[in-house]
Formats: sequence, structure tokens, C-alpha cells
Amino acid sequence: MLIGEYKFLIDEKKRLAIPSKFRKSLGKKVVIARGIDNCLVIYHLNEWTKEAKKLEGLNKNQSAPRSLARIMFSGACDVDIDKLGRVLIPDYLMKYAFLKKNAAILGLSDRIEVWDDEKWEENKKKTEMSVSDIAENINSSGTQEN
Amino acid sequence: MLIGEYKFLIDEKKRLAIPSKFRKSLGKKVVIARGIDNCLVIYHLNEWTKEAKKLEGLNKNQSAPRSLARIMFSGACDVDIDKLGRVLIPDYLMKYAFLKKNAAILGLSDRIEVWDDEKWEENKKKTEMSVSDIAENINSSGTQEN
DNA sequence: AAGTGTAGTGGGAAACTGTGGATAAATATG
DNA sequence: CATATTTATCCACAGTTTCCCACTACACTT
Repeated sequence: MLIGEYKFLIDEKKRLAIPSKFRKSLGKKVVIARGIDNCLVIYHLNEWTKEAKKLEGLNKNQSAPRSLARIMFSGACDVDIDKLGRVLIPDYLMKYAFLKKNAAILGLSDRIEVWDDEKWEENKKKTEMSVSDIAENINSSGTQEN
Repeated sequence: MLIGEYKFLIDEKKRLAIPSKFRKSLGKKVVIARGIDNCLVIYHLNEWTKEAKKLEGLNKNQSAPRSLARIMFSGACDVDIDKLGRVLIPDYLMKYAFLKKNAAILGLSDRIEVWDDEKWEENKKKTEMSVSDIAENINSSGTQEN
């Protein structure tokens, strides 16, 4: 079960430890990809395959879906988890997510997100303040009403 | 049945005892999550699974539902209950619920809430004084009218 | 009243995990 | 082809977490 918040450091070699609780669920190989809101997403190989299917199903004749597929596939990258449970984060993804030294790692049930700590704390604070408002504005079908 | 109010201490290692009356109903593994009004919620694994299903059903393309899922999943954490019936509370949840040493534990039928004792007493005092007023503003279908 | 059991609290020792660095392999450069 | 630079693999330390046991207090029994 991938849930929880962890604060880890990225070292000078751009290595980031995966929380030990997550390692069994993720296996030895994972895919790191761009996420929404300037974070990174780490998928189990199977989960990534699902995401990839969705992207492949988009209508390539329209500009927006085409761009989305392009940016997601080109931004993704499959990496091995080393013996100590760390992954190597490519430069272009470090930049995309504004990652420096302090990272926040979030378990989101079927995936993991990696944020620059500062950005996450900011985002979290905002969201925490309005959780009840948000919850009230989401109807039973799971879509936002205003 | 999870009902009643208990006052327990959280020790220096952030361990909190689950009232012995609740232990059989909760099983060996539980999930601790953010609750509304800055308290924590402890779920039986099955109850949590229900909650998680709801969150997974949200439309992740929209910003507000995405934030909600993020804050709920990252704020949760699955823990084992140790042999003496205690759970370990992660730092970020201690902070979220303003927990210090004295905690109030509430049984709410299908779940447990954990409050900082001071906050709970304050909240309780307010609510006790106006139970009848509050009740009058809730209609038969359980929703608030103003 | 003494004994027995259970429950809440505290602490010590062992195991684990995050982090930094050292060494070896691979790739690039002149 | 040799050297330099990057990339990957391995190891060591320290702090935390986890596991286990001791103590005290209260309730209930005999």
C-alpha cells in the first residue's frame, strides 16, 4: 500500500532513496515520469503500462492530446533501484520538478510522487486550509462542481 | 463497537496506546489518516479501503480533486499495532493534529478519532453547550440546512 | 486483604535504514 | 592509445526505528 509522506535528501550524485516501506510494492525496476503540478511520478512497471495505454488512446489528431502524449513519453525514463533502494534522477527531470537537496516523497495509493520539499509544503498548506471546502464541492461522481 | 472517550499519553517515541476495548475490533493493522478539524482518524483496514476507493474514483484531471487525493493519501499511513496495543504516530501527523503529550481518543462507531486533549476539551465544551441547536439544523436525511 | 490478571507507561538493546563516501567500471576526450 | 571524466557498484557510519521486557496501578477474585 503506497501511502504516507517522507522527507529524504537527494545527494550530489542525484540519488534519491525510496522509502523502505514502498520497496516491496515497487519491485526492482520503476518508471520515473513528469507529473502534473511540477512533480515527478514514480510508477511500478505495471502501473506505468496502464498510464501508457491511456496516453496511446488519446486522439492524436488534436493538438492538446498530441502534445500531452509527446511530453509524457519523452519525459519518462525507466530506472533500476540499486541495492540500497535508491534511484538515479536524470538531470532534465530534476529541473522539471525544481528538485534541489530536500525532497518530499508522497505515497498516492497506486503511485509515488516526488516534490521539491519547499514546493510541497507550500502546496500542502494551501490544500489543508481548504480540504473541507474542496470535499464539499466534489459531488458523488467525483467531479468538481465549481 | 467503537464508542467512548479515553485520555492517554503519547510517549517520547510517539507511541499511543489503543484503548483495550477497541483492539479486537481493529485487528492487527490499521491506517492512520488526516481527519477534518485537525484530528487524526484511525481506520480498520477494511474501512480505509472503502475510503481509498472513493478517493481513487476522483477525476485526477481536475485540480481540486487531485489536491484532495494527494493530501489524503500522503497524509495517511498504515501501521502495525504492537504486542502491547500501541501505534506509532508519524511526525507529520503529530504536527497536523497539534499532538503533544496528552491525547483524547474517541470511539465513533466505525472509526476512532485522536485529538490533542486541549483542543478536544475546547471543542467539546463548545459543542456540548449547543447540541440541541445543532440538531435542529440537521434534517432527516442527515444534511445541514444552514 | 492478599493474590491474580490486565492495562497503560517507560526504557534498553538489536536491527534496520538513510546518507555519505570510496572504489571499480564505463564512457568520453585529446 | 592513454588520460580524464563520468557513471555505476559497493561499503561504512550514525541515527532512528523496532522489538522486547520491566514496572506500576487499578480492578476483580478468592
